Amino acid sequence: MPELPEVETVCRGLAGVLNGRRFARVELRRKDLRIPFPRGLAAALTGRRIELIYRRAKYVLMALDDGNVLIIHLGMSGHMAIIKDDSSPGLHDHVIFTTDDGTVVRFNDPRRFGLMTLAPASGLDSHKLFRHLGPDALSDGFTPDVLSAALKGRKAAIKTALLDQRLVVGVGNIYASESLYRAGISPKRPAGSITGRRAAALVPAIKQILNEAIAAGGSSLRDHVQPSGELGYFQNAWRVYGREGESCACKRALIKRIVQAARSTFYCTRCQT
DNA sequence: CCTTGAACCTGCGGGC
DNA sequence: TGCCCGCAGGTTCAAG
Repeated sequence: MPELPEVETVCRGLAGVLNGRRFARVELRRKDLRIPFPRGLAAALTGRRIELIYRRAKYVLMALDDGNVLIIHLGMSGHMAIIKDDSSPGLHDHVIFTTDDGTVVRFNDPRRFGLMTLAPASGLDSHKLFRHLGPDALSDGFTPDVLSAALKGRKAAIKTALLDQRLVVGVGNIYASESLYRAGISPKRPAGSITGRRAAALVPAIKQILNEAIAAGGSSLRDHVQPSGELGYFQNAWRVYGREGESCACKRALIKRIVQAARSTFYCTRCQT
């Protein structure tokens, strides 16, 4: 589920109900996700006021009134649900937040590749989880020059390189394929060859794709945060991802699926060179 | 430093 | 119906 647009959507959805509220109760229903919860996490959060909810890379961050930041990653299968009925928690509802106005939010993650931890807001950029990260794909700091400089000398395929969060942050497996399609670049092209006009095409393609997905997510946000909420709102906009064997819009080739670095890549052999 | 492959974990759909 | 396999939006770590 969660690539950058989905995480951004989750942040905006949570901000609507949690900003300015206090955690009245935090229930950890197991002791870990991908990594252990820090000792005393529930107690540390209880009573704290949420000052700001924002995104860094694919992390949801909640700045608290004691100078700490709650760091949440949704992994592959995580999602946040704002509970509006009296349903019981399910098997994979691992953390349940209740605020001072009675709002209940559940963190659900079947595969448990997500994580939740706490760190001081000061120096967050040098935190182990963040210090290696490159520029956010949507930031002004992500430019064609910056991208080609980061890719210089790299022989790995551009599709694989785009998933390396040290080079650029926020491009996941779906939008890597979609961005390369929009930019007309073969996913197999050596990363170091993305310079000049190719870099000039790829950077705006990435930004456009991500912004369009955020816009689509924003419009279906209420559905997304329902208990039964499943995503998929941007799937109709995918031009190549998940479309192996279908005709490309160019009508001159079928969309092909290959495996790169153990991840699926989809592309058009005609449109992308 | 770069690159690749495996690992973490559960669920689902397809083929037999 | 049931079983086995491959596959899934991310990240990290070890090894070459």
